[in-house]
Amino acid sequence: MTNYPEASRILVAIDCIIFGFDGKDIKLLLIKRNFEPEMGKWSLMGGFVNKDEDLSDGATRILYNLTGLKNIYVEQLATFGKAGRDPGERTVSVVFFALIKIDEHDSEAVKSHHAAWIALEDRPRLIFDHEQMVVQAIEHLKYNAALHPIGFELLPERFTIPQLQKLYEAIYNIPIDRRNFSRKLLSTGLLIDTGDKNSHSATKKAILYKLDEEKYKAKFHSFWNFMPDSMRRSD
Amino acid sequence: MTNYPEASRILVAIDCIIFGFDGKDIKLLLIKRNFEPEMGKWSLMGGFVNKDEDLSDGATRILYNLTGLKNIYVEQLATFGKAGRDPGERTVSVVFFALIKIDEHDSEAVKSHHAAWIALEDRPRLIFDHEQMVVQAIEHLKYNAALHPIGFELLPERFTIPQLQKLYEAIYNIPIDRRNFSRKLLSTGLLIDTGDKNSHSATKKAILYKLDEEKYKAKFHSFWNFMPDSMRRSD
DNA sequence: TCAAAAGTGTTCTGTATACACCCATGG
DNA sequence: CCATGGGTGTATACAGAACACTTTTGA
Repeated sequence: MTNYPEASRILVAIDCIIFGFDGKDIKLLLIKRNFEPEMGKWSLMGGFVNKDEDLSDGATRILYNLTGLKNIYVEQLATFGKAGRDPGERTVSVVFFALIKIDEHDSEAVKSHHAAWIALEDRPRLIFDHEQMVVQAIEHLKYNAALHPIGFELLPERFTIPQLQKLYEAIYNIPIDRRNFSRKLLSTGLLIDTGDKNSHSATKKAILYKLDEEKYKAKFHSFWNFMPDSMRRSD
Repeated sequence: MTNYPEASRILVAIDCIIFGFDGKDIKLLLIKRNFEPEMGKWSLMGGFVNKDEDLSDGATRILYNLTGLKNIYVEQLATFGKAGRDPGERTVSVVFFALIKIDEHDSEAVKSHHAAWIALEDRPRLIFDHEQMVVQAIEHLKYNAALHPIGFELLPERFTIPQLQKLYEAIYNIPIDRRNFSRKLLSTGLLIDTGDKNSHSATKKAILYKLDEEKYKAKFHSFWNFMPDSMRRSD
């Protein structure tokens, strides 16, 4: 055992960027603080790291408290550590990036935390440097959804290709050609036809697919560009 | 001003993964510790965050101390925060990823820190979770060098295309076709012919290029794959 | 003058794109 | 029966991969 007596100890917080998709807009799960500091203002969901708690466990704990969900797609995004970012006391915040299936969340838990789903464009002013965190998370989403099949994490277990297309159109704010999108998706081999079709449609019902979990895991890291094409598919 | 009296304060460290390229191998700058804890063992260069010091400033400071360089390519890689990762005391480490031009570093400073450039394959056992950090950094290098033109950061100001090719072959451990690589590189428009040629060559001398800084900055974030090609070139 | 490395060119093939057509559904 | 949205097909352009040839250099 060694001690580091001269070094300074700092508060370590965790903040979570939680994305959802309601079929039309990308949304963020934000809380209206009913506690100090900055009571009454909007912020990301967060908390301090417990003594003897792994960072990733802290993120899981905080996400579970707010959403009631355990198996969430979570990545560490970045750590924000400007000296004056929290005016109260020096605090370093490790920010986690989460994608959830919006229909599965526990709306009671959300309500009790004074949280709300808010479309990206409608997001309010946030405390501290939380806006910067959100901006970086949106960049991350755009970047990674183009390279890895993470979009599925925002959709229900069973989904249609048109749903997936609307998701990508929302992420990138561009129109996508229906037919090419469909072919590209199917060519990945990641989709399994469930045999069922979408009910609740005023027109032709779309095929419900589910993700091929095996291939999803195997292919997760398989999109490249600059290097020889052999790299894209391998790994 | 608000205080968070009940929350626990934690030591926050910074560790730096420093990559270099000697024309043949990708190397890491590691230190043989002549201080406690873990004296005599190999580790990454690091240190604690100073009170009132931004995280990124801390990284810059540590990198400057070891290399004597100020304008280094640095990115935040990730934060390692398992509860028991440092047996001495709970410590969270923010890891930075740095690429340097190996010929420009201050070898005196390196010597005085008992540091050494070690090829990736020859790296020794490292303390704590530093090996994990290195593995993640190598992944990051492979991933990002394929998508963004960061390879240049590892080469001298003026470099030849064959040099660049050797770098990529070292990163990916694969042979690359000379002719296709050259055309692909030149087609990016990022290279400027300096007019000079490589001396010290037993055969035909290669053209020395330098980076077009303007275009480099403008195009840095411009490689995509999954989305429509319009996204690849824009942004 | 020759081996080794650097530079330039050509062909082929796969993938992305743009666009046309047909099918199912409920009002 | 028709407007709307979903599924399938085809021609074209472009970029990557494979491979041949020429040029330069110093020993």
